[in-house]
Amino acid sequence: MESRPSVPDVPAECARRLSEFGIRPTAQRLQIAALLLAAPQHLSAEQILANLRSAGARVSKATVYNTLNLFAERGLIRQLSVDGARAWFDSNVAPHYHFHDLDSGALIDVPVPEVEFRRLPAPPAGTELAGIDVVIRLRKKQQA
Amino acid sequence: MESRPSVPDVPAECARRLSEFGIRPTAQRLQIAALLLAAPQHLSAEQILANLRSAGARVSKATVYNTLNLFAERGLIRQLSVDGARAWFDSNVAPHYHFHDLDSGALIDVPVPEVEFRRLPAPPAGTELAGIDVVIRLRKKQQA
DNA sequence: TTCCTTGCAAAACTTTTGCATTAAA
DNA sequence: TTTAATGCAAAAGTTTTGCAAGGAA
Repeated sequence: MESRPSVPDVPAECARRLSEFGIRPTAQRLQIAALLLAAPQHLSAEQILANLRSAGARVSKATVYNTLNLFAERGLIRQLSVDGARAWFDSNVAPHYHFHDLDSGALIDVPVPEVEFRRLPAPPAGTELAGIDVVIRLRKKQQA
Repeated sequence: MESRPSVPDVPAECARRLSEFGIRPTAQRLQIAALLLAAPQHLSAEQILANLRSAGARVSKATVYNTLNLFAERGLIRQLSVDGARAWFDSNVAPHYHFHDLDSGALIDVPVPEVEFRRLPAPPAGTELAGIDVVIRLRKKQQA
């Protein structure tokens, strides 16, 4: 019996995802991909850098930014603009929306079926729809 | 007959708006308010600074930022996070949404009645709704 | 006076860039 | 060997802050 038969081969799976998006699989890119794609999550560039370094990886800040921008351009991850202070990178590229907790700063995914539009404006002439971002801002509930 | 009888007294109107929001009406605040509230529009801090200075006003960068933050805190204007590069300040505080043209960077207001929700998720336990931001991203239409 | 606001410069923070070095195809 | 990616430091852009000076109440 093999050990840990149910654990997928993370590096191989990441290499496959990268090549699928036409991205050359270098050591740093594989590490960043492995971290981000481990679960649906929202991470900042600095969080990724800190996480990789504390795990012993040798990565520079410039490479983290370059890599995240590359991943986002190619559609492997999605860049979010929710709080103006910094960019968040979302490993979930399936269409979905977000809760944003104004007190904690936390981002929570909202699956597409939870939001239905009855009516949407037509794009202005000469333009077409590129996407819809919905951010539902939350605050601590105050007792009545 | 008075001259220009239909033009409102902009400084007095701005002073009234400021005191309405509990903001002491200093010269710089009145100038910033007059610029922003002249029409429903989206301006960045640097645009406001450049505009005021080219009009001959004596204002510092710090004061522009302090004032915009103060106005937004008090609800006189609304701060938008749409592109991560910088904050936009919206002089229209009535509920509404936005088109964001990815090619030009332009922001266009979308009136509330143009977007209707058939379904929205309930806020997580312990939280309540603070607002909903909808950004409809647009790109140049490509011919079929 | 007392408190608040302003201006200036410097600092803080996030992100990008130039360039020499290293790694991948 | 040829091209692309990395690391480092510096630079760039936005926003905040410390503090002295100025203005309003």
